[in-house]
Amino acid sequence: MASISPSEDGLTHREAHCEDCSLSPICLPMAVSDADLHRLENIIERGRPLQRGEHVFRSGTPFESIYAVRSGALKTYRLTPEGDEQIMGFHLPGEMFGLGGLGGHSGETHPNAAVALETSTVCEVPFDLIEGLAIEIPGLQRHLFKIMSREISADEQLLVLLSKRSAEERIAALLLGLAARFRRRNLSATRFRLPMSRGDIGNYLGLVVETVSRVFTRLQAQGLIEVDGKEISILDPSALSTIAGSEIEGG
Amino acid sequence: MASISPSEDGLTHREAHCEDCSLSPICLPMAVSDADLHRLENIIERGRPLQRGEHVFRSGTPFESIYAVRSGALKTYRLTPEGDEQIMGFHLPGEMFGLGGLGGHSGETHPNAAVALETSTVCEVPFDLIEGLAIEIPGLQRHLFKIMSREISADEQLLVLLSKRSAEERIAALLLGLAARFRRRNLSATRFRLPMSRGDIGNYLGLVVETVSRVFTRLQAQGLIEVDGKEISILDPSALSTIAGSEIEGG
DNA sequence: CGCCCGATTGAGTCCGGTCAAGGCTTGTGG
DNA sequence: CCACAAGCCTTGACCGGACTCAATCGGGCG
Repeated sequence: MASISPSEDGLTHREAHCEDCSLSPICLPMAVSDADLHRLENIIERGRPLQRGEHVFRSGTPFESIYAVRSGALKTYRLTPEGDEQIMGFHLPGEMFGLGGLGGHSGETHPNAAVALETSTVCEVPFDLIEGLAIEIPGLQRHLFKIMSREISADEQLLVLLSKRSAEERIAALLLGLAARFRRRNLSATRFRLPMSRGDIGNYLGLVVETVSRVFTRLQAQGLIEVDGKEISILDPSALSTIAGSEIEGG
Repeated sequence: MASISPSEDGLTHREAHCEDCSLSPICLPMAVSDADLHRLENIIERGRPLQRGEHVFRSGTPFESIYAVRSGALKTYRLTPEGDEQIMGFHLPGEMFGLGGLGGHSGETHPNAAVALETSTVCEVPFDLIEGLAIEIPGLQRHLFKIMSREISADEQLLVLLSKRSAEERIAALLLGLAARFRRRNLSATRFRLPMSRGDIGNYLGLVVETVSRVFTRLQAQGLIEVDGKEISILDPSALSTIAGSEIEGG
């Protein structure tokens, strides 16, 4: 299933290695020793670039792998019975997604769908293979538990946001959360580009686009941020933090 | 750390065994063979009964174990920066809780607190021990992943509820979710006692008590349910289901 | 019995949703 | 190169569901 040699079939690229990847320190490899890294690498499949709007997986399809973002940005969402989407999270380089697919009672299928917000590449990790590795590599099992635990925490952080916070607080928290995640990649935490639309932000935060737009305008008028389309500058992080009440971890 | 022989020190009881527990089929033991069951049992600590209001663990304390409800009911919650609580879930017999504690970046601590809603007993499973067992017992590792995955799914189901649903829809979904969980234990799914207060329900669903109370009254007036304090009868499950849009899995 | 806490009910307010109009950007094809 | 279409975003006016504030009720327990 997974050959070690590079393949150029256009679907799976192996010429890229974790050790060459700048995301290594914050991605899966951080959990394994250099000696074990090649074992991890051998099971990872690196896909071709996805165009904006392309799906990695859809809701209801069989759960087989978990994924890491290599470049670009994606969102995961589920469909409500009425057919409209609810975004569960945004996923930036170095972050993993697709971990919710194991929960089913009869046969594992993805409860969520994952779609690219912009041109993106992802690494695919077949779950049964990494499960096997987790038994053999000390620390990897723990790391997988951690990743899932963190996902739980992130979702619960978002629950607090949706349950108790005003529109302004939600958006302040989102911006600070994104800032923290950019900083983690050694990118600017005060000036960055939002990979998602206003509609996506609203959907994620339980608001309508109009409200998102109005809050952006208001925050800008107060001098806390500067908005230019998807370009965001955070001018007053501490004031924003005061509004947010607490930083949001996930996304 | 964990002695095999029974102890009657008042803090830890070993005289009870999973094989005697009616919850076995829906609890942790469902993941292991009879042959391995005793190995699992040996690491499980069964605590003395908790009184209403007693904590199993508090937010910020070191994460060491995960827990299963043996009897009674509990809630997990986290504190907002302002100091008020946000309930993350209700936990009924046979269900596990305390899995969110692994996510921290520096040292594992519980992000949530867990407290008894009524007199309850819980089984404590030291995490490092079950982690070790998971490496040796096929299926147990997978089962732990599943439990966490299900937790993610449950949280995300709740996110949809909080983000998109009206007060009536939220409460209908909660009632149906509870009904399903009672049914799972072979208890009546149409008549049961709510273990939590109206305030807890509201907190969980992102509503104030008054709204919860009004919705109960309204649903009763419509003939969908019958309310007598904490005693609930579901008179018209399908109508309730229509209102809810979809069943809520978690809690 | 009387206290206390939880639950219910009512009246009034407000935040965010809905509806509607218009502007801006992007991309495509004539 | 320009025209037009299609999204996306912004802004305004209005409305309504849930929150707030407040009073009352009721049940469990000392």
